[in-house]
Amino acid sequence: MTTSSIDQRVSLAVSTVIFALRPHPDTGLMTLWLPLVRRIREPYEGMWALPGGPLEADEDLAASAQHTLERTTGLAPNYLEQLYAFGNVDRSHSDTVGYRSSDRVVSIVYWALVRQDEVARAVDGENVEWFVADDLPPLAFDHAQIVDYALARLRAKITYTPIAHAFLPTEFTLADLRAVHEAVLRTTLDPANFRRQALATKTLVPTGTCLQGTSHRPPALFRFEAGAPTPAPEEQR
Amino acid sequence: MTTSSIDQRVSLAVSTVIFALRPHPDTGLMTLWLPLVRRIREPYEGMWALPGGPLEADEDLAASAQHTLERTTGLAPNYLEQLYAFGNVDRSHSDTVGYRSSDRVVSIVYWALVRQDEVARAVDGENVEWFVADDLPPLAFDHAQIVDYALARLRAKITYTPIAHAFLPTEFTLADLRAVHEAVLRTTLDPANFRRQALATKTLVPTGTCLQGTSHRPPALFRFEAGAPTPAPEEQR
DNA sequence: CCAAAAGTGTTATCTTTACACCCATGG
DNA sequence: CCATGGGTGTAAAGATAACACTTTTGG
Repeated sequence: MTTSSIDQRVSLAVSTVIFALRPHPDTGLMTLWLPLVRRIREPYEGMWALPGGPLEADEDLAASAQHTLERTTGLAPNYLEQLYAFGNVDRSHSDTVGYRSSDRVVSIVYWALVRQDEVARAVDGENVEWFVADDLPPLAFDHAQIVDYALARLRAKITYTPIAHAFLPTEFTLADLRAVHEAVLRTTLDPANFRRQALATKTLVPTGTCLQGTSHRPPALFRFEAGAPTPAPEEQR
Repeated sequence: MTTSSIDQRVSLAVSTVIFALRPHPDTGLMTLWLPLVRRIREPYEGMWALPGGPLEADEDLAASAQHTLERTTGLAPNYLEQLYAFGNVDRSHSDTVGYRSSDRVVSIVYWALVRQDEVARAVDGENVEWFVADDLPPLAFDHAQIVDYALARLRAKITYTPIAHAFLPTEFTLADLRAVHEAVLRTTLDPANFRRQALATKTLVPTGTCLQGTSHRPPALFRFEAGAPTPAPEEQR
């Protein structure tokens, strides 16, 4: 009952919403960025789209997302989670007219977190460009809604799951961690209360060392403690 | 970049975990049940599996889940949400040996809530049978893990989202609603506190009428108030 | 008038939030 | 010795949990 027929006009792709933090060009404040790829064929030729590709026959879904990430940024993700499977019949030709309805595509979309400083500069430039996540150009297909959804999920999840460290090096201060939360959520957070909440999660281990050269009291450095491994597919609460 | 090649050995299926409440055969307590379908071909012939089928070319994903539901129970779901896309290369031949690796199948799994009293008796019997969700026979493929995941999601979600009403008729008492929560979560809940919490969500509207003939004080009847419509694909928080 | 559940009230406890204040360093 | 964030303390406000108590029906 679960096996499927062979020749259907439905093809399967895996796309990935890749987030990184970098200063906003105008304000200088830390903001979310993501890489897009310029389409080189119809439909939506010339427009920007999420990186991705067809699912290979011998490839796991998450592996496909990882390969896309490697191709686009030159790195492995610090965090990777399935977002949603988008597969409505009409999603290829949403509001643009004039295109013949192409083959139907079901996209399984992942979202990932990487460190901007790790991104290989070399990969950039070709057909890949990074954009401020909240200020994107018009996107191909339904990718704008997908990004919105990924943003919502990231912002929700960072409030109840320790994923912020995925934007940071292995050792970091509580101010660093707080800066990530503030950038993602676009708020300011009380340093005192944030500290207590963060420590209460029991996911931070003090390294014992302090960061030096700060023109003020040296802040303690922490490391992220793995805790229990991921349970079911992904913890989505 | 998102479009896919044509002839890959990957086929797409949609399965659905359908939940309903019914008294437990031993204890008589309300419990979660779900329908399974007996497989009539290899692999896993004769074993029980989640209802589902191949995705039709002109069918939306959620529509496919609805059609499965209609076929299996004779009704439309009161609640339907995408659970996860399972697509690991090895998931067909998990731990059973002796089967040639069949075509690879990616399953997009939905979960649904229905009212047991609405289920058409007729549909039952054929190859469909209902089981206590926490006490299932061995299942085909990776369906046991999928059900576990669906159960976890339902139990998590009922605590912070008003979905319990999907098990109830349009008019119900707070005791009814509490009984649903207790059955799903397998606990007892304080009636006084439950009442306040439920009313605090602002999703319940009193009908003005009371249920009569109870051998005690007649409880007020409520109706579920839709509230804001579903935002992004599905609210997964 | 008794049992049983509906519904309201009250208090203790825990969590969240705001903000005062001391600490340690570089300049 | 001063500016700057690091780090601790604390009290008000809000949410949660436990449970006493009053209400309204059927038998």
